[in-house]
Amino acid sequence: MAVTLADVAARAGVSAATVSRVLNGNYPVAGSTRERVLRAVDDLDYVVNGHARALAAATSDLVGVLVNDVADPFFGLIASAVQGEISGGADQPSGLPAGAGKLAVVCNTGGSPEAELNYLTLLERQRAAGVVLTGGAVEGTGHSTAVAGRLARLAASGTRIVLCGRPPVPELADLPGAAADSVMTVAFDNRGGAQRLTEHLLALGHRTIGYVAGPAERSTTRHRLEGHRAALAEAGLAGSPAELDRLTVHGYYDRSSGYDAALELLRREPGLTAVVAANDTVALGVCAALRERGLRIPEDISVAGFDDLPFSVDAAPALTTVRIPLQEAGARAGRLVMGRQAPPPGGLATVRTELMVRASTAAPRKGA
Amino acid sequence: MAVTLADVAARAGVSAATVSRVLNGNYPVAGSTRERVLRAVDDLDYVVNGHARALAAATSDLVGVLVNDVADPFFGLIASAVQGEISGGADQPSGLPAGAGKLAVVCNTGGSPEAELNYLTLLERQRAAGVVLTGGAVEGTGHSTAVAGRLARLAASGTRIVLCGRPPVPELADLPGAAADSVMTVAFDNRGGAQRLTEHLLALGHRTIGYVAGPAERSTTRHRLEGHRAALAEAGLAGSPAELDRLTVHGYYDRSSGYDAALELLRREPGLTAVVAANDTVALGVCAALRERGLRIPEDISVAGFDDLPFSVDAAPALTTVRIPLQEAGARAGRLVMGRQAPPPGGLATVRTELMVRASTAAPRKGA
DNA sequence: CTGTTAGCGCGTTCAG
DNA sequence: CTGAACGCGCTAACAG
Repeated sequence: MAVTLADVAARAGVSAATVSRVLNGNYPVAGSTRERVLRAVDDLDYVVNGHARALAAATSDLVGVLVNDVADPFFGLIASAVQGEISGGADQPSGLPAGAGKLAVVCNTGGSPEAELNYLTLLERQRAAGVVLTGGAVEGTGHSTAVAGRLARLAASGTRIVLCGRPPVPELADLPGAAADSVMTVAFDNRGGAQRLTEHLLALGHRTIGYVAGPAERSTTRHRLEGHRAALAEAGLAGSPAELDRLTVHGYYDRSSGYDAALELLRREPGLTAVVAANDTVALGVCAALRERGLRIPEDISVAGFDDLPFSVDAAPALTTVRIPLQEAGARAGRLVMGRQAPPPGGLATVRTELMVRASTAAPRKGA
Repeated sequence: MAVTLADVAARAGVSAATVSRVLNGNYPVAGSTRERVLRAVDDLDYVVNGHARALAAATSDLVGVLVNDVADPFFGLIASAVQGEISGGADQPSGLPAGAGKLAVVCNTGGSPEAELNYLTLLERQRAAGVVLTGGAVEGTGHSTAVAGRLARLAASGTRIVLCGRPPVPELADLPGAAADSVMTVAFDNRGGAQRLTEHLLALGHRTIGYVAGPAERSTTRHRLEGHRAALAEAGLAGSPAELDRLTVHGYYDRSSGYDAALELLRREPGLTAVVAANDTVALGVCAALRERGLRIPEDISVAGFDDLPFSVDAAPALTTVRIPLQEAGARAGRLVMGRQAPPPGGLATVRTELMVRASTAAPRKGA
């Protein structure tokens, strides 16, 4: 029912091959026939069948973007930047360019390893041109090997892979042939950022600092916690492992986890003078809980977040946090997955993080 | 290079058709052969070629989701909900169901009509199973007719269309045949919500209320402004058109527009006792500007937003706003676009909005 | 219940 | 520069 290449060819009085050639512009075609073909295309409102094209040419217009949840600003910002880079101008008023642009298939994994594998299969089905995996990896279980296997297969079949905000996968470093070059990583310096953040609190004079961590099995959680503890250790405040664990509560990367964790920390250690949260969203929950307990921020207790999400500057009080250039990272991931930018040395680029000191942290009270 | 149906068939000692049948489960196949086929599939790590399948069966696994920008929580929340509904369990740990799930192609239009049309063409290329258009429509130019035309074609070719947070398109109401049933709308009661919000301010005693509107050509902007003015009119405060316009400033739906607009309003009318913003993000900008001018919220001036985005409850002070159940709306749009829910009467459902009174609004100062 | 035969719509040889 | 023929990988009739 839909108009096909053949219909256009018939109307233009040429063969289907010729129509294909003018449409793809990769072959010499006489100006007059090109005119005729284009007019026929226009008359018939012809739109190529992407599936047929993909099948015949063994190419795909799709790029997968795996995120925990696009509704989370952290992932939304990355996904948006990736989409902007791969669209190749479809989002520009100037019109549709040759066809260099690709479509972003956004997949919410909810942080579930199984969902991640499911989506990778689905993307393999679609013979995706590339896949961007965002957010921390789930460590410890056999999951990482399973993912590595799937990614290796995708890479082998020509799909470009970019890990964004996730550590490199060692198993993928030595793939045969060109496949090794098609796996790239844009990592975040979570460890360094976390360390500088805690150093900032220590410099203010804090000595009893609670830590609200994310899920234990996430690489992001681990790196941030390591940075935090490295700062403590350098200040000679490491304490025993039991002591460290007493001031650490794990939860999810959401507001209510922060709320609950803050109350738990206060229960464990009423003398707390500062709380570092896994990220800004968690920090908001922490702030809410502390305020409800009658504590003023930062006069009675300091709070810090991570990521520097857009809302953090408007929180009450403005959140001290660690900025990750998420848009830049996402854009870079987008360019890499499109092959529009040379891969960084070793396939690994690490984006810097920046300490943002705002109003939610201050020196502890004299009495504390 | 990739393993194909034929390879599986060969290994299992059956014909390609049989393999296809067990994979799709739509045809009776003997238990023993099914076993053999499934083992061959497993041995060879076979993954169907979605393009070939789509071409042969004239179906598609893709659903387009057009948003202004996924990084904006308003759109992120909707997109997330849509994707959750259409995934059909791919995001569940239980594994991949038959193949009922579809992939979400997220397109950032940046609010540009041309980009919207470009993406609709791209989605037509992919023979998308459905398209969800979110956010307000751009009115006034020839754009709406152009979009209507494209949507009509998509609908005619079997693509289901859902407008989410956008008014129904009249031109699409009387399409021939089943096409009319495949265009549905999930509208937001922007007008009613805006009216109740302003009524709330009037009840508090405010009489000089500034309004920071979105871009003039957006349907969302228009509806919210209409609601606001309807409330003023009912209270006998309509004033002359010139007077209304003096207290209205248009900008984008972002923070910096709110910031600038607040300063402009203050310049035009220093006696302002309240400001209503186009949405929560804009409201944050308004708050920031007012605070910098030394005004306390709500003691010196009240501020209200719209949408009730997640961060609004944690803003300083917590924002009075109008809640739109974005997740619910997105989920509903997802179900409709999948055909998993019966279309509402007349193809139009309007989701209610709810006034959320929080700390950013209060009675004006006695002296004001 | 299973194999055989045709296409789905397009890109790409290979001749002309 | 253009047309004819073939095949991409799979599903859907049609027989058996």
